[in-house]
Amino acid sequence: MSRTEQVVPLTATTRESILAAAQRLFTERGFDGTSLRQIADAVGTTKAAVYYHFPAKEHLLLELTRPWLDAMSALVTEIRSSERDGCDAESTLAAYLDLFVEHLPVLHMLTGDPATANHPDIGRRARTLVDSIQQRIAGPEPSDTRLVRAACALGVVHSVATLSIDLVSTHRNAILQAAVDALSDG
Amino acid sequence: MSRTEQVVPLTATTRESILAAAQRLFTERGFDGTSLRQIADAVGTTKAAVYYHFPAKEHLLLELTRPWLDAMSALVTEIRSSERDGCDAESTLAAYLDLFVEHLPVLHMLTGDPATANHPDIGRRARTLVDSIQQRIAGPEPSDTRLVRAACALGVVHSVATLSIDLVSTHRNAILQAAVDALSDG
DNA sequence: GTCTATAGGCAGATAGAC
DNA sequence: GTCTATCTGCCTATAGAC
Repeated sequence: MSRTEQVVPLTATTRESILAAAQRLFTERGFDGTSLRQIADAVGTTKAAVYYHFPAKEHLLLELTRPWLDAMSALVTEIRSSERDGCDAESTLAAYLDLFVEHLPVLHMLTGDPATANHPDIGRRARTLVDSIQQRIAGPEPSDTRLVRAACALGVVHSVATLSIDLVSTHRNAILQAAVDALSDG
Repeated sequence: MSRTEQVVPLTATTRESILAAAQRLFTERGFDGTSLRQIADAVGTTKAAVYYHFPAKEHLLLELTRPWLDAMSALVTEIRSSERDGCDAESTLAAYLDLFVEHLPVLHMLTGDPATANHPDIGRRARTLVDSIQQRIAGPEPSDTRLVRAACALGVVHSVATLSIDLVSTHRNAILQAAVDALSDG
């Protein structure tokens, strides 16, 4: 995080290897379904070594999800600061889609895990942030119809989790268009 | 299942209470995150009593998901039997949406649990069935664009999981329209 | 049909050597 | 910074009384 921001080091540190293994295993088996033993084995180390780098299993999850949650917070803050016009639902949808695509691996891990969904600093926080975005997209004092359409539009965005990153990248505009269409009418 | 098909008995049996509690807890905490102890306590009985009715924890999940999986199988079979025309994507989408709405509680339980996603008789089977439906919607030999649109259309359908049953019921046609629009172009 | 009691295992976490 | 060894507790599942 300090000076080698987005750069992947040539030699991954033990700490980074642990995080990478944890993300992969949490995605495959869920948080509860993954033991520290499995993470340690995947890295080729021991449970105690994991505990040297992280004070608890939970902190692996917090560390993995923080970048995405912080990006979501920034987006919501930005949305709120430019709250005068109510007609830029499309740009909000675009920003949300791009943020979703950028953090796809983390989201893939989260979307399928009730163990994280009820965690106050992860699932609860995420739902609050997504709700803020949904409200912004639906607009002020939305009708039921408008609420349903906003949910459909987010449903389109979330569907990228089922597609390959390649397909999402090359068809980003088509997906955004589908989301915008879902928000408008037929 | 036999003659009291959809009827809820006035006095729920212990077995039915166990299934109901399991569904609620699995939804809230996931399969791995729910212990038999918690299920037994919720019903007001003991772990051993649960084991009298079900041979293993896994069977609670199998029993809960079988109605939906069987309904999905029936839909896929029906789709395949009328395979000549490739232009009824809309009716397939409608059937899928209605099936999704009908089994919403079970789906709400499943969509958030990696423990079930990798179960061969549940998650794997479900993915196979959803894939069949997605292929049917995309049509024969689909382009990448068409594949992405089919995924977006299913994304709209799946978004009903985030809405109340009331809202979904009253706006079913609007949701279907949004799904159809996502499948077509903007 | 439902209970008590318990087996047997593995989880998360800690202490302290090196 | 990483190890071995171990603690404590809860888990699924079983055996057998009632």
